[in-house]
Amino acid sequence: MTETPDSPKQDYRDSVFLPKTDFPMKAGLPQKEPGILKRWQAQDFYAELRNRRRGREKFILHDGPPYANGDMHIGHALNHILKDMVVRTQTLLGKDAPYVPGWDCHGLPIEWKVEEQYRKKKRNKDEVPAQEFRAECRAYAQNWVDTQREQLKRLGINADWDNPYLTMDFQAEATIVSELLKFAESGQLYRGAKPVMWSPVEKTALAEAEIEYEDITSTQIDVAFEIIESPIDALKGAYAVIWTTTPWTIPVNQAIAYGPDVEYRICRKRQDDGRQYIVGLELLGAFGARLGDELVPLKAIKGSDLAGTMVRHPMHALGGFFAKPRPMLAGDFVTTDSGTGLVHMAPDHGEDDFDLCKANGIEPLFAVEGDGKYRADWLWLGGEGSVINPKFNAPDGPICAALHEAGGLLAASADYKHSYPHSWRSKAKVIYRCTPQWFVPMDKASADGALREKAMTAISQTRWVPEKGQNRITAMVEGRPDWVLSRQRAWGVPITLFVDRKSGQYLCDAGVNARIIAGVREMGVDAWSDERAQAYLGSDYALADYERVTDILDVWFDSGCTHAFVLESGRWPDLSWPADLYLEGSDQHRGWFQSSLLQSCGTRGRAPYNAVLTHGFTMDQKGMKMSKSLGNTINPLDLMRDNGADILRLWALTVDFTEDHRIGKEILAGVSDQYRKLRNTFRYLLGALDGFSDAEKVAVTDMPELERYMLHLLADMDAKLKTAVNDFDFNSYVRLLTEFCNEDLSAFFFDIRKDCLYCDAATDPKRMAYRTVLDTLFHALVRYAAPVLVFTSEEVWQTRFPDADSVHFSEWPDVNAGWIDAKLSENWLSIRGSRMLANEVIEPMRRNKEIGSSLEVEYSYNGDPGEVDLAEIFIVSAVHHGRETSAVKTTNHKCGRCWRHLPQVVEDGALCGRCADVVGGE
RNA sequence: GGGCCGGUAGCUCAGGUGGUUAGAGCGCACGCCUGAUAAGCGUGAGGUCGCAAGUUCAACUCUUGCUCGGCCCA
Repeated sequence: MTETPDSPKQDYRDSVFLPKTDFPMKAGLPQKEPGILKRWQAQDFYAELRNRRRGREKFILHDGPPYANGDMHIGHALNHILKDMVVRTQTLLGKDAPYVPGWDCHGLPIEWKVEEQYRKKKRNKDEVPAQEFRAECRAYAQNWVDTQREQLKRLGINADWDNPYLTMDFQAEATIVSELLKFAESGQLYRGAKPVMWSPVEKTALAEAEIEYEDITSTQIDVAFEIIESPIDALKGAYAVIWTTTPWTIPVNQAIAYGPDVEYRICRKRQDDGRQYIVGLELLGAFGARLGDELVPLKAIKGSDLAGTMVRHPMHALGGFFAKPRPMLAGDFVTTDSGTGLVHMAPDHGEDDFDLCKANGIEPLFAVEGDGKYRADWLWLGGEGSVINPKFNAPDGPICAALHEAGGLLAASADYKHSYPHSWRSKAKVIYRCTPQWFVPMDKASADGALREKAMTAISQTRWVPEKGQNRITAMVEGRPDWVLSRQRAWGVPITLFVDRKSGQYLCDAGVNARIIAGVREMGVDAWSDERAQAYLGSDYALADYERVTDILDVWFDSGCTHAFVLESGRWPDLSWPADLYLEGSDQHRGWFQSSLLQSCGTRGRAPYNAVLTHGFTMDQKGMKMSKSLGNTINPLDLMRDNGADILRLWALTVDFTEDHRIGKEILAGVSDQYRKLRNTFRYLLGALDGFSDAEKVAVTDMPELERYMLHLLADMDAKLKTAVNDFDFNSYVRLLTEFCNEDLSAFFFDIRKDCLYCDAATDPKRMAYRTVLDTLFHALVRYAAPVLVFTSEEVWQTRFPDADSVHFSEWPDVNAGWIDAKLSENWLSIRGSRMLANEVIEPMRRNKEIGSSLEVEYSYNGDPGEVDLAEIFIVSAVHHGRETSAVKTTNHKCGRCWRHLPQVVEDGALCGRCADVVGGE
């Protein structure tokens, strides 16, 4: 703007009411958030909120316990942000929504870490008393609980942090024991067997994660089993040939599996030895190569025709177990990739073997002991050597030698290279070995139905969000095997059963059980010891008659019981059973959702939750899984340090968390932009509302149409936000908010009313109406935003009301559904359409430098003049109706104060009537 | 290998029961404003709706196959 020296233009800036606020544009969240957090903690915010919501309708979100091992990662952050959003939105709706956080503290990974510490100190775990070892596990878990708790607090999660639940609390351990005994008392426990990964060196079962695969060279052998009975006459006297790389399993062979769809051939060697063999057609060549001969096919046999065929073990001459005929059984797992197309079955040492045999009534033998040696009394090879010993399995070893002598060994060579499981720790080979385990039966009939049926019913009665979660858990529960409860470990809740040495039945005595539970309540899992066993049995039973079970419980049983010791126990009086909601990642369909469901259905006949909300997993920017080895992990702790927790929260609530979603630099940059826009909306509101008080408020009926239209939009959004809250659709929630701020407020309402706010008299009814609506918007928006931007909303609130309570005590804003006005809305929709058109028409003028501000334009269009002043709405000098749509530069002079070009302004820089009044009136 | 799920503009997301030129916000480009100013306003350019067949008068929307990615299993 050029000013001529002879007529210096007056600067009216000081007479204009500019927004005024201390609220900074730049957030500085990393610096600011910890201070806000401290204030909440100082006033014991969580407890105070409970006070204020006492007696209100409850909403119980039950926290699924993260494992107390390691720092918070992005998955924890997402999960807890969503939980916090649920709790805060429900609280905003006026409900009492307590949130008790918890941790899962028992289990293998913690045992490992403690063992690792031992190794560093050169201590041998086996020499440490169990009690001391568990104490260290306990301390280790507690340390991570404390660490994670601080990290989650930093995220702004509002929870009962001083009173979390831990699965290792004595109370919790006692409840878990008590819940287990409920299964025992109702006959829902049995001792069965199952092949597990077993390390003969460490004499222990191993979990999948303790296994690593190494390439090794094994002995491969072909063994002939003579067919003694078959519906196919040609087969009688022929030999079924099996191939294996574990010769040591031959002594416990109990069957042979065939593929029902596999093509077989009866054949003989080119150099006829008088024998006929049956093998898979596709494997004739490979088999022949091992025999060092060519095979001549004689007759085709279809796999399924082998049903009913019986063979005998090469060592049948030993009598007893070895003399028993072995059936040939159909197995879907049989392939023609390798071997002979016939698979030898040792139910003790393979999963397929075990399952197929079990289905055919063949039980495991338990012939191999924990050290990997055959039982001393085993007829063949008893006590001879560990089954993982290469010499034991060698072509010239005892097994092959015996088989050879018996005429059963067709080929043997120590040259088969393959990948084989080893113990991660000892690097020794592991085996599958059947061991006794405790199970919960899924299909055992009981008064109120089998567990599986009850669980299926409970699933159908639960609300699954998103709905596809129901499919997933239904399929899993439908197909799952019995629940294996036992683990051969140290750090966990014991399976507190006494088994009668004579009958094999577990003791079921209410008095004994009560004493056990009391013992655990008093001293935790250490209470289950030999020393105290007789005390539990009391005077009615003699310890000598009973075996004290020393297995511990699957940690999934622990977590499956959290509903009992958290919701039901009364230790957290604000909580109640069942929960309204469980909220975890979709992997928990197999985990916690299911363990809780089964536990609760088995003891209470229904699910411990009414609804289940699941989220997907967080991928990197490209949609790939995050992993340390790829180096694409995003650390939430770094993000909070660099960008602030509110940015992380906003990210979690803008992505579609029900599916897998992404995080990365570009995405976070977008989130930051979105944050800035929201922040500036608040900044504008704060500035524009400077000095506003109730005295300025105007009744809605007295407001201009535009103000009433804005209230309509607010009420409309309010209803949509409520729906989003009830659907846990936080993505829509945030989108509604940001689009409202961008489109309806910043680009429309605020822009149009800028003139009014800056230049109208403070007492002008229009300006008062505008500020009344801004006040309403402020109170609504700060509450809507509060569950999302927990820190920023507080900062906004404190800026306007420095002496007020936290914004987070607030309830859902008082938005009147009566503000909805369909007719008004329709009219303004059309006005906004015209406004967009006007902008399009004006734009070329601006581009041609014909004009700068749209205020220099006189706009004409062929619409009917309504009651609304369109010049104001379009932010132009004037709007003329009833002509062609066009825009011209105005000849009016520019008011020196409000910058509008109006006929009444005598020269550029002079005042318009309104401004003259305002300035004169001061 | 099996079960379940997903792939729409650079980014984040909308797109009942198949039906005119596929939408929004952000970002980007360009222009304006300089009294929300590391802010505000406007205009515009961006998509063969993962790929390929099929059903249909008509498919982003239905079917099949493939591919990429994910969770859970084996």
